[in-house]
Amino acid sequence: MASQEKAAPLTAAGAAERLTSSSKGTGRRLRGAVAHYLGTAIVSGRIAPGERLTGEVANSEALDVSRSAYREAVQVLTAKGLVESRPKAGTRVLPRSRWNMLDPAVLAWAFSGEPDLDFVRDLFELRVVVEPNAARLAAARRDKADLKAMKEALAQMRRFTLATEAGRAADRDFHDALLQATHNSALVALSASIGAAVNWTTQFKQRARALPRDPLPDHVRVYDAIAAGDGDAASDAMRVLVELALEDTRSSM
Amino acid sequence: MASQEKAAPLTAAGAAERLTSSSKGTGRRLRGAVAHYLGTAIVSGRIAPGERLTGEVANSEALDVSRSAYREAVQVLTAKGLVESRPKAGTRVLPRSRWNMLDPAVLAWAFSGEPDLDFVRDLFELRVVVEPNAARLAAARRDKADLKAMKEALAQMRRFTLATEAGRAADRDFHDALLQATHNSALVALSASIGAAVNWTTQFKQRARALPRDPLPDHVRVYDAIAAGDGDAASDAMRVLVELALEDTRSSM
DNA sequence: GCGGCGCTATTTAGTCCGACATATTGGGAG
DNA sequence: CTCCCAATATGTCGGACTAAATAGCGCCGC
Repeated sequence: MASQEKAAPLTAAGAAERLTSSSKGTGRRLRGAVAHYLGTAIVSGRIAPGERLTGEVANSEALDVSRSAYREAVQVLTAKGLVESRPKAGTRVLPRSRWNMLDPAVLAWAFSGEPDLDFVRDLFELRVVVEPNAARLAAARRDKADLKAMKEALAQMRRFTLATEAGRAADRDFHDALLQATHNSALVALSASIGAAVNWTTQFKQRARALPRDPLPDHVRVYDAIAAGDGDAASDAMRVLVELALEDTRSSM
Repeated sequence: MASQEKAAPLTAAGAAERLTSSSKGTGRRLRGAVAHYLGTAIVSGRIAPGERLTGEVANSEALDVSRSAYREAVQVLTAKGLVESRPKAGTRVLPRSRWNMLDPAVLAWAFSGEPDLDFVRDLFELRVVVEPNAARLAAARRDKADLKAMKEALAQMRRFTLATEAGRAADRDFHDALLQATHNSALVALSASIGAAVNWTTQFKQRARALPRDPLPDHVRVYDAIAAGDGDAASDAMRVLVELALEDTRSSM
């Protein structure tokens, strides 16, 4: 990435433009843009852990936003464990171990630039751990509504492929519905993170080249096992699915 | 200042006192207290999902804090997925499925009142899914530093029992060191959540009655297996540990 | 007269500004 | 070496103004 330009304390010049350009779309607020800017700067490593970022007054002026908006953005980062600020000491970046990596926003920031291969591997490892067991639970607890949601997601995946955004959304919906079917709130919470991971990695697979393998049969196998209430089969099918997905992703990066 | 008392919504009366009492200790900032107050109110269900909470001006006056501080607190809640706010529409509580339940702060709020039995069960289910596999990974990847950290944590657990805060901290340190030993950043991120769960549930076990069973041997078994590099044994030992812990917790609630 | 449609009016969050309070740190006085 | 003071950066405050989204009103068409 462009690690060259570091001129002013955090790119005073192009800062405003960068913010506006990434926040223009109806929806994102100003502080959201600032949070995104700072968040990506930290997650990408442009501001290293332990480092102190510029004072509020100076930095908010540099970004051309009010101190209030800037502070609210920093609060968001604080809430996600990226930074910690104390009077006089300033605001400093916390060690990576304190970051809430599972937070959807943090994941989005992590994937907004060049994705860290090791981190992708870690995410898939988490999926390998969680999703097969989730499938097992889902096979035992799913109700009609759960099955319906999963079935519809599969239909959408079939209609649009993973090449389209709608298809990827359906993929996410499938995994989300599966996690929902466990009726476990902790796993459902993980769903947001895993869904994000699925989405970003799939996108990279697509970006790299046409998908060599059709992922649909794998999904169908998982669905059938869950519908049949066969926990072991569901777990196995899901493990195969995730491992194949990892393989595809790895070969395309 | 507050020379007049306002009959505001959201418990205007005891609000200020509650804030001060819970924020007095040197460290917690004012907005942190507000966030804690609102967070517990939401997580505990006092403000139901879909409900609109009082406007910023009114509510900040009721809590006797500036609008800035109040807003920064709301930003924290927004960052954790508890609420969403739009102009004119107001700030409304999001459905539970959108909450970042794994966020340490949210977990703390969830356990600050009466713990939801179902949620505790869900957390243990997550532990059963994650920790045995983590132990397996740790057995394969741990280095000397990891083993040292785990060993020290065990020593601390032996010195102080789980009846003391120091002992519980050691327990958390052990699980944390184990997750660290996987060298998987996603699992490390889960460590904070799992650690919180371990902590709170242990505390409840203690509160209920003297612990009938000594948890140390279980931990030692896990450590030995990891030190030996035996993944299967580590996984099995950890599963036993978590399941026994669940049993203890359940019987004491 | 009735129904739908667009415009304005209002409400509420979002942003901005400038001042003061508080806490921490680092250096200087005793 | 200790203690206190002052410099500094975050924290809190209050009020003003902007922007966005809803709801209600009035206009237009049927």
